[in-house]
Amino acid sequence: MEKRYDFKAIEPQMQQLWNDHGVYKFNKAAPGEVYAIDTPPPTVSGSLHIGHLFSYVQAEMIARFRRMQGYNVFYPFGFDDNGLPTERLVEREQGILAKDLPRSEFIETCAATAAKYEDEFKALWQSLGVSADWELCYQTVSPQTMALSQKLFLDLVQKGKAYAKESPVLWCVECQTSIAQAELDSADAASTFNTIPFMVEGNPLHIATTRPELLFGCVCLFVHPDDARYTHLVGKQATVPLYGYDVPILTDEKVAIDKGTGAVMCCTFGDQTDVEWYLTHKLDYRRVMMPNGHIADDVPHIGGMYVTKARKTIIAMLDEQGLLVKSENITHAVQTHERCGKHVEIIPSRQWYIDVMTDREKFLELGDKINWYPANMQNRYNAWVENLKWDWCISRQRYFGVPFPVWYCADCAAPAFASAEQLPVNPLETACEGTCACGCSNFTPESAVFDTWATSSITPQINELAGGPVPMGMRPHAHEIIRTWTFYTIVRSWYHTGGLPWNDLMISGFVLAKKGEKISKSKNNSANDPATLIATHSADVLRYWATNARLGTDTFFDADELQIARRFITKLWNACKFAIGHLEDYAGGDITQPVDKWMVARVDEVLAKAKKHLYDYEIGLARHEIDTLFWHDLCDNYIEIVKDRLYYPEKHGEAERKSGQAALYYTLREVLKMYAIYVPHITEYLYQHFFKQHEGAESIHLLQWAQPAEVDPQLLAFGEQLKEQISAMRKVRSEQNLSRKDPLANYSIDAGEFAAWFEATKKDIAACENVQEIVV
RNA sequence: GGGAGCAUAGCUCAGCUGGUUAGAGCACCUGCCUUACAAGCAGGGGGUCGCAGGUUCGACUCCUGCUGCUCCCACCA
Repeated sequence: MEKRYDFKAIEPQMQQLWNDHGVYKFNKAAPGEVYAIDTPPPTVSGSLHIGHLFSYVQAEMIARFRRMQGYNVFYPFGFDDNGLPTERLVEREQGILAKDLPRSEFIETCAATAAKYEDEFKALWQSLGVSADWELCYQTVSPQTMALSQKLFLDLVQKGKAYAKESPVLWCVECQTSIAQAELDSADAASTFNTIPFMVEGNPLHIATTRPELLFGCVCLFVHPDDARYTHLVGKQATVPLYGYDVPILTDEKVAIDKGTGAVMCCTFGDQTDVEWYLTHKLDYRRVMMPNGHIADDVPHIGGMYVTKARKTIIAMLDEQGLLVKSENITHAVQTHERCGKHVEIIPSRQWYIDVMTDREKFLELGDKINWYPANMQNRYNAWVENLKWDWCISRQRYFGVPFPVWYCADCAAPAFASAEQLPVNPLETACEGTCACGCSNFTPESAVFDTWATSSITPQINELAGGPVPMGMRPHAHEIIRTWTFYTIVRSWYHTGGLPWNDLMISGFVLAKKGEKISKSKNNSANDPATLIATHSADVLRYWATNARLGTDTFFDADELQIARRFITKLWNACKFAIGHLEDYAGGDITQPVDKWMVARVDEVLAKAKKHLYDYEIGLARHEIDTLFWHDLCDNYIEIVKDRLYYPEKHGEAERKSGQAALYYTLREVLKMYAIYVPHITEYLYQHFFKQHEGAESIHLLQWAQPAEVDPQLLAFGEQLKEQISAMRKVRSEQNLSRKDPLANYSIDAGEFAAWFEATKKDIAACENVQEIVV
């Protein structure tokens, strides 16, 4: 074997070997229970970062683990290429805006960009040694996925779970589309809290607002029914300042008495509460805000202005006319769109929704039936479901997505749906086939596309097309998309199948750059981008690093920590180099020596412990067990003890040497198999180099872990005592500053109950520690 | 405002259902070129386990309160 392990040459070779032999190919007919993983299809919204690597690698190791326990693993990959994330990327990269281009041209650009990134992503995952079956790869924008997505949408329509309505909806003025509650972020924004007077029967009634530009949208004032200050005003009319029209003064329990002046104006629409009041009090709609963030042209004083300019203008006017009683600088949280970071408005429009409010109790119940790893992540799901306010708006006034298979009757506006045979269909390109119930055969196509989550929420069904089982075994992802991907998928699964989408959820943490800062794609610095890290440090090193953190907990990335992983790879290489050198003539044989039996017992103990952790998705805890076995028991102690016996059979005996070989072979083979899930390249190379001739299988990854034998606790106790004795001898040497070459004088071991075993081992120990004579 | 998680050596963390002198890696100190590995090995120093109570024969571990940090959700006139 070479002195050093050359990962740059070997990692691609091993990947090629897996590919050539179809090592990870899924065969439905193969033996073993099917274990299916619902891989998160990454959105095409920029380059991948270390956080993706961290999260995906952990799930990937579970695939490898299950495979090596005899499961028939269905491990697909996908790309969520449709939707706003890709559109934003294209707009950003090319300096264009979708609305300025012909629809088809923009879609083509998106498709080309998605394809480019998908190749890049796929190359990255392959260079990491991801053991997916790439023939099971899907795209959410492909014709097959589109057809399925449309089909399932029609299923929801039929079941009464998808519907269209004209209603106030969350609206991003930047992306100019409706959005869903799940896509909201919040950000602190500087603002002013302005107190302005409404006149009631000649007396001023002060209200405070941060949105004075919406004054023209004011439809009423509210006070709390128990607020004694205002009881005498309830039911009277108040005059809107600057605009001079009257609105009623009403009461509502939701008014906070201690906020502002305790009286509040209700506009269409300043916030969520306005919407609730609009609905419960059946208020008028007065249009102020347009979909592009500008004020409607017919609004006096500020018509046509962008919202921020309009606000300044109105405040200045109020001030000039002595109507600004107080203006206080404040910082408050505002709702923003997660994709662009711009503030979100509420604007009425006709949109499609999926009913998520009716069955909330059911969704909580379903959450209880899923195994959450770690368990506390279910809290986030519950909090989200309990706090839902809107049905899920799934229509987006965008371009690169799955079209609604819907037209509207030109006469009566009733929707007409595509037939199953037509799918996938783009109503903008294909005419509606039928006639409307009203007799009309003129139709207008729906131009909106699905929310990207409306398609990615059916990944179990997409995978089913490729032969996957439903429910799937496990879904892995990081904790920030519980409210979207997890929730939506549970909803869809319940509606379409009446069951769960998967049995287990494996939730990983984030990789943070420093305290509290999430690594974002835009801040990706080149030294820490995954491709560079792999090229510099190797896939195995990064994979090993990625298993440091506990499942679900966030971790910090520090390139210095990769050194630990690199050290491990070197150690594994050197240990195998030594062992293989002494196993060239290995031909089986009995394990007779007590210390050899101890080593094997330790391996069996760790096999059992590691399995238990890995079935609980605790990859890091499992690795910790294996590390202790490999580094401390095998390298630091066992190899040193058995070394002399392997070198000098004439001194220790041929059978004794064979016993050592057999224990070493078993230990190393099982250690390599355990590490194979973490560092698949170097373990494969070592397998190919030596073990394959004995084991036969084309790849180490086609082997199964040994079934551990019942471990004799006496053997383990003996091993512990043996290590203590050796440590004591080493301490003596160290304290006397002795070289290895200087022999220690006679050493006496108080062996207690293990006298016979120590007696049988004392020659090994003497050679190992260079002691002249050991007395048991 | 509600909820969750975290707080252990200078740094990054492990210590699960309470039980002998609290562990690992990095860093630090000392020694060792030992026929796998100096990118290594051996030995060592270093912690009142965030604070205050409580339960217990016994608490890093369980309970209560507090402090600090992180996250989720809500508020956001």
